[in-house]
Amino acid sequence: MRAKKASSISNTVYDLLYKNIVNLNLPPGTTISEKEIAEKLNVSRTPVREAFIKLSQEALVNIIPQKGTIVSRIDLARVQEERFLRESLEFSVVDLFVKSKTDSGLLKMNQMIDKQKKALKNLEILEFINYDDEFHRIMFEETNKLLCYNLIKSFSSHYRRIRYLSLKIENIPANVISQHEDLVQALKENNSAKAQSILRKHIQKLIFEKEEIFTVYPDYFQKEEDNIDDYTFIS
Amino acid sequence: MRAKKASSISNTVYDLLYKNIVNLNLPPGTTISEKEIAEKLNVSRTPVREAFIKLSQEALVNIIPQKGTIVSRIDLARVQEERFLRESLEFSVVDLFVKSKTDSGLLKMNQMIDKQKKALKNLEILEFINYDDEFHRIMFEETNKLLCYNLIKSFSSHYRRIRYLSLKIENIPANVISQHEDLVQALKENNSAKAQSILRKHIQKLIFEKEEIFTVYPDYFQKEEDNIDDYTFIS
DNA sequence: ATTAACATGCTACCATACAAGTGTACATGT
DNA sequence: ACATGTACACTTGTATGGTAGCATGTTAAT
Repeated sequence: MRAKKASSISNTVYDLLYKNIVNLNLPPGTTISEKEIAEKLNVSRTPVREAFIKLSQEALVNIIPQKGTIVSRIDLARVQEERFLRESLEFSVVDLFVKSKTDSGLLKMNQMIDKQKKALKNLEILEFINYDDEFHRIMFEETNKLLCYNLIKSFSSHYRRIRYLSLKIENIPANVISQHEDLVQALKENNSAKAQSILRKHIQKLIFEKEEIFTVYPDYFQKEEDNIDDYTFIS
Repeated sequence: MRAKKASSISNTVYDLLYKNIVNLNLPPGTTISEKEIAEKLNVSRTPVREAFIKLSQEALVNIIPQKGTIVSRIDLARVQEERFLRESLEFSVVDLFVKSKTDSGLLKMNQMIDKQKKALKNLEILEFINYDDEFHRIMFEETNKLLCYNLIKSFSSHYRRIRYLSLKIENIPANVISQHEDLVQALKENNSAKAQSILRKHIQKLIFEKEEIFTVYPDYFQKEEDNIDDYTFIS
């Protein structure tokens, strides 16, 4: 939230590409090249290349040496793991939170719910997702686990894209917000078990809808068989 | 374990630096520079720079623009979060593992315990730690959560260094191995609660010894006050 | 003696040039 | 018609030169 110093070109390029990928403005499978982006942004190849490397470490692009770079297709197995990570950490954080919760923390969460309601009214998908993230972030902040929150964020690139697709295909589900309200209520009651069960439903929700998405955007997803790692060469 | 194709120079440099940092061969606080490393390895600055960037994303080095790059000092707050992540994920994985465990999985774990015993006998700290990691890795592998395991590994740089220090200062604690044996036993009995309680002790163990380490290697650790982020300028 | 201005040497950052691998289109030979 | 080789247009990987910012030490001024 602080006014960031005008960062390096490398970071600027990274931010731009990151946003365009998770917003599906650059759809999975799109080929991009260092030269192409560099010319489009009037910078040299070096910072673009460094941005590519960062993106590849978050599995947002696949760099194939001497061949090209493509926006990664969504890997459903990976989505499961990303969701698993998020669920595991949120469970633990909820436990901590009910032990050390403050009124200001709960207040912030309620404020974020309000913002999210506005986004829902205006049908702003991106804002909606961002406020959703912010809502969950509060619990990590209050329990001094912000590094873990950032880890989740950087390890949720595939999960995030599927969330975006899901919201785009159907209308935004209002029950996400009621789930948040239920969660806050459970936290108020120090009922960590109830909070965890709400979280589980909340996080797993989108998974059940994935089949429909898969038929509408088939080429956004990675075929299971092309696992690049196991060649079977002559031994 | 597969014979890797001779990777890029960039990756080679990264691997070399990574090993030297987590082994404390390059102690926390050491200043390194692109040029220095490049000349020492007879490569150009570009791949070295790319290696630096990767290392900085794992918080193993701090790159200060226009000034220099130093091997990061161990941040105890970060260690806590790294431990928190590991504990959270291992708890969840244990739950999965007892539901879908196979005999071959348990067998592998026992074999790893044997290897670790040998390392203990020969006082090989590095091997000991590596086998320890491999032991835990098995549960992730069997439950199809290898991405999460790799995530832990790349997010445990500070924790790993403190582990290494701890083992170096005192003799290797034999009870680590008995804890592993107890864990396997609990898994055999499908007693996930018991397994989790063993894991908690196991992972938290080294934390209690940190005070001693702190006095022996004071300059390996980050002072709490120099948090660069909060200047209090004129408002 | 203290302090401000400046020169110097260091750094990471970026631009550019070159090298090396990959796939495709096209020509060539059979 | 078909297989084969070959030049070429792409890609990422690496090397190198130049630039701007920071820290330090020296000098000059007060």
